[in-house]
Amino acid sequence: MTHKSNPSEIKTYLKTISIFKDCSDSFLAKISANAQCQIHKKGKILFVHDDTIERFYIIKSGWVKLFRETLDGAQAVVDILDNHHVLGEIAIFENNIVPYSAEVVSNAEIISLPLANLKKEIKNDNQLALNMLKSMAHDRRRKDKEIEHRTIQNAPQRIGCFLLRLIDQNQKGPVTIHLPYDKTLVAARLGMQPETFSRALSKLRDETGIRINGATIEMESLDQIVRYSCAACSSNFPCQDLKTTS
Amino acid sequence: MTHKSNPSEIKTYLKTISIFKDCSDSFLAKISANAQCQIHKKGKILFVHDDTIERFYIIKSGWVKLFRETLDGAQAVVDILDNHHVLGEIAIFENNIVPYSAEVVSNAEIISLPLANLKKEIKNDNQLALNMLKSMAHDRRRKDKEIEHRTIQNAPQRIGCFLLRLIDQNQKGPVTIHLPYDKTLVAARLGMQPETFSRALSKLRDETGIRINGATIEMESLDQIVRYSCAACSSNFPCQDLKTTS
DNA sequence: ACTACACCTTGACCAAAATCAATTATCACA
DNA sequence: TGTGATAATTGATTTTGGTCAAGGTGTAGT
Repeated sequence: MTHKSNPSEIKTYLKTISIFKDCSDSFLAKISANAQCQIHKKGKILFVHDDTIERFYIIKSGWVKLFRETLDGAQAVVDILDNHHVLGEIAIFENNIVPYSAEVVSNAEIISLPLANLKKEIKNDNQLALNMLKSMAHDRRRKDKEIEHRTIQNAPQRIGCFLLRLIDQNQKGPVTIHLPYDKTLVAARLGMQPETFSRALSKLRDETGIRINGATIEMESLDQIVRYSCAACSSNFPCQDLKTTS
Repeated sequence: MTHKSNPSEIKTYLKTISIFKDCSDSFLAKISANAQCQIHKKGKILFVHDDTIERFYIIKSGWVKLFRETLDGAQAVVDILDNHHVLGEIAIFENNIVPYSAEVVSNAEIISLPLANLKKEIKNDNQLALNMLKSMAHDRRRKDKEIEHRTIQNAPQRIGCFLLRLIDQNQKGPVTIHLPYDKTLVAARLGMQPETFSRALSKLRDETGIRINGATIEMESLDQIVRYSCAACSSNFPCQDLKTTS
């Protein structure tokens, strides 16, 4: 499964990752030398919460689910990430213990890097620390928003809001949206049961006039969904700040 | 309302704040020179979300509620903070715009400092950046946990979990807990209606045998609550990691 | 093309929490 | 010490979402 990885190729890619933006070349060289790039199949568990890990990961393609589970199997999805997202890096603050499990949910290409380097360099490279801080701040903000949505939006509204965040919110006229992953997973991501998701999506359709065809959703304009979902939100539309593009 | 503030006294206090731990003396001197300490009464709004602010705040005593509101008045509590917590500092990443509103919910003593200094110094003082990063990481973890709890715990379980996080979880034998603020506010903090809180607390009492007397809650030991609440949580008890002491 | 399996939907029912409404309790302050 | 105002509780009811069960759909892999 391990891919023959060209270090300089990886180094070029790493430069596109927000937490490595404008980082010192010496750091990038060091860290990319130890990089691995692997292709993982759907279902692959990268690590389990409370594991001690030695490497953190960057998603080059595909989707990864972050979650935690109770003893009796109840699962809470913490986040679902795609390209350019970093995971497990947080472990540097907790003796290399990760606070969530990570599972590949669609075939994915994933780079892994040693945590130790990051841990060491963050002390020397202020730019790295600042980038991480900014990314973390952005992410914390997203979590706040998530909590707000769980508090004041109902199931169909949460779905509408989710859809709006998948696209460029400034486009006028007809829009087509493709769900990025399984409906079951979208449901979990939004903190509801698959059955509830199915029914709530139908309700959203009835209320807003969108057309649903499998994972494809079409509408004449965003207006209807905006009116329906964004009424139960403290932000003004467009709210692109909530994109996962940290 | 402005308090005559002794700069060196404030400087001493600032050293006890986690994000300023081990920070350069030059930074501490600079920032405490511009510090103000004010006493605010319950109900005082420090700032409103999407405001542009010039200062950030540190709570010396009392409680502050962070929240957001929709146009039609629905409110979501983002967090409730006490001593040693910092708020508004996040605005340095967003052109001084704060993402939440802040309201004093019990008479409080609050220090304010110019955001500009923080913004400038964070680039020079790596220790400051690292401290903030660590604090932010911890906080993001707390938010994840919050989302998890909203997903898999019901109302009485959330209350039990909330109670456990108020105290030293390692103590054996009888325990007395005082709710730190109004039940209405606890309810909002846990994302439920006051009526639901009232009923859920009664249910928790019936299920675990705790005794409730106004804001005072007594029990023979923590065991019962742990069994009742922590079953619906992915962490093992004790879970002190979730304390707000960032 | 067939099969196995996972995904999705639908219906019936149930449980949890929100809402609406009416008291009662508590507390700051005159 | 009374008196409003706010907080808290309780009851009745509705709404929302979860659970259980069955059936349909789609698709990867042989």
